Amino acid sequence: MKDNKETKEKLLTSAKKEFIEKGYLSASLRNICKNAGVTTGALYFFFEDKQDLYGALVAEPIKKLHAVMNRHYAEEQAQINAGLLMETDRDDDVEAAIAILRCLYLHRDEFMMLLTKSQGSCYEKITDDFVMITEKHFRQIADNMEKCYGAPRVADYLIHWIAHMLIDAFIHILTHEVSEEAAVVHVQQVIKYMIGGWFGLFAPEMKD
Amino acid sequence: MKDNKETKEKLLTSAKKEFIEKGYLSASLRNICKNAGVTTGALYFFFEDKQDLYGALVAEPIKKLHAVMNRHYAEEQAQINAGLLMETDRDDDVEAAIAILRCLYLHRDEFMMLLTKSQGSCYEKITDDFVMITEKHFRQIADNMEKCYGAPRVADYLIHWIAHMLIDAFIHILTHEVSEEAAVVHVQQVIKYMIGGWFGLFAPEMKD
Amino acid sequence: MKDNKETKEKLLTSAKKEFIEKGYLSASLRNICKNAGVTTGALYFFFEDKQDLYGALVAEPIKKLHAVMNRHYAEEQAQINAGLLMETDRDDDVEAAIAILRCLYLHRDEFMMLLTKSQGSCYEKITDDFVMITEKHFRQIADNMEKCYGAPRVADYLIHWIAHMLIDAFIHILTHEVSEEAAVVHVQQVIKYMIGGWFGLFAPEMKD
Amino acid sequence: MKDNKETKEKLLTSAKKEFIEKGYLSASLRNICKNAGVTTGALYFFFEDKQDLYGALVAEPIKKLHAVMNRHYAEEQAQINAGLLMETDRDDDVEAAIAILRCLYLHRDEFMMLLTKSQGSCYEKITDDFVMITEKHFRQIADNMEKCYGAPRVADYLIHWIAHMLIDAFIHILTHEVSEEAAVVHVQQVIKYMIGGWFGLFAPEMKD
DNA sequence: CATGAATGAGGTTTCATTCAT
DNA sequence: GATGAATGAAACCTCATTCAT
Repeated sequence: MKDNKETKEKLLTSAKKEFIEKGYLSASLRNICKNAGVTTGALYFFFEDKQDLYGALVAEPIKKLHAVMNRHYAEEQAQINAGLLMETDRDDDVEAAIAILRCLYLHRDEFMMLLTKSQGSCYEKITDDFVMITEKHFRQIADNMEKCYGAPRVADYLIHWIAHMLIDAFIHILTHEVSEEAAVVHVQQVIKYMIGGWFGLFAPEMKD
Repeated sequence: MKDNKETKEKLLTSAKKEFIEKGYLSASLRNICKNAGVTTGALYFFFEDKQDLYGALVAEPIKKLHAVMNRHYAEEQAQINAGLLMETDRDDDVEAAIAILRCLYLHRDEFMMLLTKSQGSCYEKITDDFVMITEKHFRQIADNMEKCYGAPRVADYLIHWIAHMLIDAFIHILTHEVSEEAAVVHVQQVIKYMIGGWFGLFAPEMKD
Repeated sequence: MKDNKETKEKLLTSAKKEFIEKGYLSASLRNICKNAGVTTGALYFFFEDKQDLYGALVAEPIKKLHAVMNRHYAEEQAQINAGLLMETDRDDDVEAAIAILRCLYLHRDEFMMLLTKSQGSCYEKITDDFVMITEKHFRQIADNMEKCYGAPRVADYLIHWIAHMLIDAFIHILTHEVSEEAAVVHVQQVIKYMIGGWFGLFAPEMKD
Repeated sequence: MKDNKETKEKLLTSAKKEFIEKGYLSASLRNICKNAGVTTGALYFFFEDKQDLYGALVAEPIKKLHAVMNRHYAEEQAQINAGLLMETDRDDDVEAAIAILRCLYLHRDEFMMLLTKSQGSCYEKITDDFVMITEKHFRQIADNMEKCYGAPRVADYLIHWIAHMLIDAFIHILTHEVSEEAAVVHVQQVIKYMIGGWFGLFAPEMKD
């Protein structure tokens, strides 16, 4: 009862280390077991296979992140639908970004592993999921701006790209900044930058 | 005399296909040889090992890209040093971006391979190189704006991040847009966005 | 008190299914336990090992079949010794065959498992046992025919082979015919055929 | 050029030994390689996998046997169609049986392996093929007898069974008799027996 | 130039079995 | 009676690489 929990935990810890160091494909189950002080059979008692072991590390964090993103984006959308002023949007953006960031830092190892070392696993395209969620949200905002303020329509491609950039920004912060506090500061500037970029798209052509 | 060139070429073609499809680690030399209609020994006559084969595909493109980036950034810097007006900067940015893009599309397969499927090879951190070059350039621009126009100092971290975003934008365009013409259009908007973002950083705080 | 019996029973049922589907060697104890809704430990409480589990399924049927064969053959032999007429033999043969068949169909799953999927188990040569019993019986009959009716001696080898054929015929019926009723009909023709064959051996050469 | 042939040959020899001794499933590739004095990689240079190695041993013999059976059965059928007399049939039967037997003994190890130790391989149902070929032939003969001589129709089931018995007889001889000469003698008696059995089916009911 | 045989280590996975609880 | 964690050996197979020819 005590031992079993410890073994599984040891395996997960050892696996996390190995996956982070070597990436999904280069990680060796034999190594993971050896470093956990356990035989290979033990691993297969707790996990189906390599993918399952990897999934055991990242599935929960992914679910949480999905939840955080969906919740915040839904709330923001609700406010827009309620006709609340645009001025507040910026704060909402920051708030959402910080919430996401907190979630990322809560499982920093797992997300770094997932977002930079998952090649070969079934999660190797996970970023696309997060991009898509963000993209939908951006599309709604852009549509709203078009409808309510007569802003010009922003091309789908650009929406997609901006969403991608935001996700890339999160990944960048996560991998470059250890301190969550510092990350929160950074992300605020990122948002400022991205809002500036957004309006830059509507700016009149500079010449010709 | 004709055959030897053909063999090497066949190997490179087959290798490119395999690397793109499966990524560096999952690519199998045996497969590459089989698809090239050549034996493993032949491969080892032309190439030292797997890394070398990979390098033979990407080294030249990398060198070219380095050259393009360095040249354009140097030119732009020269203009700044010569005291030429800021107004031209935007055009320069676009020009540089297009030059880079052309280089990327000239070897599209190789760069896609390099920028998205190099995990496990010695090029897996190649993006960092390009980011660094860009970053240095941005640092210089920012320093110049600070000196000449009294603009507030932009933190190193932010400079680094913006450079990273630019590179990510290139990767994104490269992987999502097949047509070079369309890519050129996209990149111009990207630049607009990024310039907007840059100025957004200096904008007064929106609330407090 | 109820549960223990249920557990053992569930294991046996699950094991039978697995052994029939996959054969002795490919059957997996883990699978058997999982499908029985029981842990591996439980299996090892009731059974020594894989062989023992297999034996628990087939030992009893084997014993019964041995008994049926021995009894019928002994009875027939007794009649012969008592000088009863040969004419009755054929009926005796049919009777014995039907008795055997009934026994086989009483445990059809077990015998199919045993007679076609026991490779790797210690029962893989069980057919030889049944052949040997039958062979001895046939030897006695042939000897009797030789002694009493002056029939020519039938070679041991041929006796052995005919016995083998009979057993094979049983196996064939068992595996191809689900309905016991139909099987009984079949077996009678089989006997007719075999008696015909038997006499065919004594027939004069057809030409030369 | 000399070594490669030797190695492959050594592997095949070692494999044949292992397969015969342990059966397909229990045979260990490691063992096969070790006994051949070769590394596991070598095996996989010559063969795709375990099945392929097995196939390399038995495929050719199977093809030959198919050919022999089809040829002899076709010839016999041709004679029947030509309206030749039944009396010759028996000789034809014997001739065909001997041809088959010769083929079996030409690759005795392989056929023993195939017919008694192939459980788990993709050849585990190969007997059915041979039975089917024989069965079709018997069906034609029976139909002919029905048409030309007014013999009663023999049920499909019985035809199938008799074909099965013949194949079983071949297997039995092959596994029990080392000497091909002796086998040829045996098989002639087998044919006599089976012809007797065949006519036994048409015999008047013995009682009722 | 190129072949093709061969290496040997390592990969993931499955297995029957054991034993403390 | 039964659990479930853990063992450890062995399974098949793939890999990049080497080398005599």
